[in-house]
Amino acid sequence: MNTRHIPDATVGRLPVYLRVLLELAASGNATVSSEQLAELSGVNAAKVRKDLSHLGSYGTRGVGYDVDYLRYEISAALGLADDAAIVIVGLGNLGRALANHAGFRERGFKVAAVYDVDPAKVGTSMDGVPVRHLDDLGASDSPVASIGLIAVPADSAQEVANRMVAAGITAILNFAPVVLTVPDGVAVRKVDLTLELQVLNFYQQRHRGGSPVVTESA
Amino acid sequence: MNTRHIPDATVGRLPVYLRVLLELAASGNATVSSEQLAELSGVNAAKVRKDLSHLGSYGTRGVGYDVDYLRYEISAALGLADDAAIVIVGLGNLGRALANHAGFRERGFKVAAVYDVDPAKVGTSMDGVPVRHLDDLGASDSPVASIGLIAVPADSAQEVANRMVAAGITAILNFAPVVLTVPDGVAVRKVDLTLELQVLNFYQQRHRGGSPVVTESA
DNA sequence: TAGATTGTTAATCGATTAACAATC
DNA sequence: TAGATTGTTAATCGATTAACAATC
Repeated sequence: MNTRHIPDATVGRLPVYLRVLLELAASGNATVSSEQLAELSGVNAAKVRKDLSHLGSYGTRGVGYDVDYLRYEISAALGLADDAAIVIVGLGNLGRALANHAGFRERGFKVAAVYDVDPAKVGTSMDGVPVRHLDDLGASDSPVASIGLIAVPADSAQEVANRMVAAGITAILNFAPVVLTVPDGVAVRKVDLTLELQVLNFYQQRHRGGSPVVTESA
Repeated sequence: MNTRHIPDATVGRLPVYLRVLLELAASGNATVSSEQLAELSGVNAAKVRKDLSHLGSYGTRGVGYDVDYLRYEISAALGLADDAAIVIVGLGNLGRALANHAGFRERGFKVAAVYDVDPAKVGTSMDGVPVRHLDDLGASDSPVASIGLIAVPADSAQEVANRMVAAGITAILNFAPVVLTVPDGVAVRKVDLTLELQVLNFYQQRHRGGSPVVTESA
């Protein structure tokens, strides 16, 4: 039973299950057991069953889960019904890569607009989407989107976030290495590439048998 | 007391503290309280103190933490002593952005080599680093690195991971939307851009007062 | 000393997982 | 029916946080 509250940890895994289910469907599998889904998703089978139970999604005992039905359920839970529009601010190396990222469109996300402040970039187009000036974000003739990607330098990220919020964006994916402050009701996630490398560096040195460095006093 | 085991959650926050401390140092702050560090890092003050206690790093009661000393301690704990070398495989939109990412070098990570299989790319250079053929990964005249970044399509990511492991790489940052299998002792982290958007989409719809979609049976 | 702030305790909370009754 | 596999329970584990004694 359930459906009320979906734990954060579960929400973070649903997209993984969804991707695996798409692959299973593509290769002609009609049903999948929690054991198989777990193996393909890199998690524990009990965790898969627990996660899915939060959706109120039930499989069939002795059989498993219907691949297509589960796909539908997870998509619905994530709210992936229609194409969600995203906007990207900042067209440096990373912003350009994001604007041209094929994976977004393939999974139902559409780049509705891209913004920068560089006069040399404004007026050109990225993958068919015209580059607008940041000042146009939220302008009446500007595309409406619910998700904004911040790919500007750290020192202007908060200002961009403020403008996004003012423009009605309620979810932000921040690539700038800075902590953003936003009003309640605005969801923020971050992708911090340097942080990832630093964390990897930690686990890597550990596995090498090296001690965690800082020596203890006592 | 401590230093033995550093919890995963703490490891993930140390880079954030480090970044904030660098900013504090740059703006001339000699000491910082857990309250200030927490505020700037977007976390709870008790969590900051608990995290730092795992390093065996002690501040001064009534005063706070010495900014420079804490920077040193966190860097040491993360093993960020000398420049760590990274290699990047895959020079599509994302791979090129990573190869040119200024943030890596600024934080002590050096792009030692980049690889692709496209003959049109092999032999050119990215930001001063020559583009090699993937077959050269692990070759005797190839730069040695401990961290590898995978920026190839999903269907070749596992093969690239295998080659990285064979070449002695012990930490992998995977940008391909696929679950990698690697031997024990190899650390893997992933950056899944589409997953981030899907998770944001979930929290965004929730905050709009919309119900979590899938209706309950009972 | 008085004020400030740490390091640690202990309570709480959320996530994970093995185990198994339910049931297809 | 026998075999398979779910959904759920309950135990365990790890992370968070408030509270406060220790102490600068």
